[in-house]
Amino acid sequence: MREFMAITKALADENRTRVVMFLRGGEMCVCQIVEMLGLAPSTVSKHLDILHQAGLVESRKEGRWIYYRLPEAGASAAVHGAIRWLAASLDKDPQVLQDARRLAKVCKMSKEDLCLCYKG
Amino acid sequence: MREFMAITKALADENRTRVVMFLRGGEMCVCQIVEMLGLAPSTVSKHLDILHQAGLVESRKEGRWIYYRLPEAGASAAVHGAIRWLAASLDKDPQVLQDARRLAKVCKMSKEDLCLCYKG
DNA sequence: ACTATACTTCGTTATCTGGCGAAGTATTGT
DNA sequence: ACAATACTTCGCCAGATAACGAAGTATAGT
Repeated sequence: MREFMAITKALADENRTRVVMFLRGGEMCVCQIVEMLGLAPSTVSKHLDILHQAGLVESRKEGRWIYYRLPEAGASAAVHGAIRWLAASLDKDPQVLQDARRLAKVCKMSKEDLCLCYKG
Repeated sequence: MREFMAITKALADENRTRVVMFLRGGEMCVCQIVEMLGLAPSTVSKHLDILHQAGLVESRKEGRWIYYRLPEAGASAAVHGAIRWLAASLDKDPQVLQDARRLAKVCKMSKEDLCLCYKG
């Protein structure tokens, strides 16, 4: 029950739900997520921590960057069920579609351009 | 997205999630739910309102009693997906199993005995 | 060694949420 | 008409949560 409530609480925030939807397209570094959400890096970091604690995302460090991704097959049934439910329910959501368009642009930006998001 | 967030927020509370699990066994009146949760009637009423607004429960009035139940086939895919996910994830949860045992007892109690729960 | 970059942690603040009891509404029984 | 029952609405309070900026950590480049 505790694990399940961690998942529902993690998903009970629109920004965190959007992040999970972002990551269906593959891993992203934090500054890309910051750019997408338009929130302060510290805020985004906290959101990612909550998602991580719930098991909804995994992370990997590479140099100065930390990449977040959806969990591999090893994760719990509750987590996978949540992600499936999310994807099925929000597939055609206007906000999600708009995010997907912007995400395509953000992924094309070079890291040099992108990580100026801290100034933006 | 708004509808989806209403569902996740409704499920982001353990007591509300338990109510959804209760109702898999069939409709219940408010005083039965009050008895099961051990919370003040006003609190339970608020929880039921949140579940109702999210589309996770429907209600029916019969005399002085109001019965709550899970939604019929007509409800949205997001709602049905949520209930399926919930049921699959919590099926063997200790808290849920314990609730199921107590629920069987509560359902056997006559209304006369039960609705004294307001005094309890 | 020093600076810059990427990210996290900490401290603060405003808002949201869950809980209660008291008061209100609706229905039933006398 | 009146009292009792079942439930909801309202007003309040304590604790949780999301946001920020400032300070801290770690890695890369010069």
